[in-house]
Amino acid sequence: MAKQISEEYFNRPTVRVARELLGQTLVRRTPDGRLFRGRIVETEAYLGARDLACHSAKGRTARTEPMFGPAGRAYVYLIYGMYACLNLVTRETGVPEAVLIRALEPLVLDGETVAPTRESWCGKPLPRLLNGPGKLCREFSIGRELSGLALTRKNGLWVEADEPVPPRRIARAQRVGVDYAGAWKDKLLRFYIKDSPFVSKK
DNA sequence: CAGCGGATGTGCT
DNA sequence: GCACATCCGCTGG
Repeated sequence: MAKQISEEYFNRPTVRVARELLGQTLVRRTPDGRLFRGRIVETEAYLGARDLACHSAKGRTARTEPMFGPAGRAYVYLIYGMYACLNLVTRETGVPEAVLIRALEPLVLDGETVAPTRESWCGKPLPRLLNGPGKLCREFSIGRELSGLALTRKNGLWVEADEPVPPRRIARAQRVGVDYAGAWKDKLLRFYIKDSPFVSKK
C-alpha cells in the first residue's frame, strides 16, 4: 500500500513542496467509485500575499479562504467561467501559499490501467490528455466542491508518495499566464520533469 | 501548424 | 465593465 502524503509534508516552504511533488501520484476517487491516478509532472508555486500572481495577494475572500487554512488541503477555483484548477495548500494557517498542479502523466483512469505503451484513452492521445490544469481537473472530475477539503483518501482526493525525481531531471521556468503580475511574472516558479512528454509547455 | 475568439463564474473597480 | 493561474474549435496557410 502506497504511503499517503500528510499535512506535515505540505507544511514546508512552497518552492520545495512544488519541486518534490514531481514524480508523486495524485489519486482521485469519485463519489460514484471511479478511480483516477496520475503522476505529477508539472507544478507551479504561488507564494502568498507578496506574490502578485497569487490569488491570496488580492485579499481574503470566500473563494480563496482555503489557502489561508492549514497545509494539505485542496484549493480549487474556477477560471474563465468554465474550468477548475487544482492547488494543494502549503504552509501553516495564516500563510496563504499553494502549489498549482499543471500536468499529470496518466497511470490509471476509471479503474483501467494505462500501460506506457498505450497511445490513447477514449480516443485521446495520452500525452495530451492531462497536460493542463483545466484539463486534468475535467478528466479527474475535480470541481469546486472539493475546495477546502483535506487531501485524504476519505475525501476522495489525495497524494501518494512515489520515487523522487532527481534535481538534474527537473526544469525551472516562468509561470504560465501571469503577465499582469509585475516582477513576479518572470520568477522561475514553474517546475517540470525535463524529458516528460506529458507536460503542458516546454 | 499558428492565430483568433467564444464560453462565462468570481471578484475587483 | 473588465480581467482572469484555460481550453477547444475554427480559420487560413
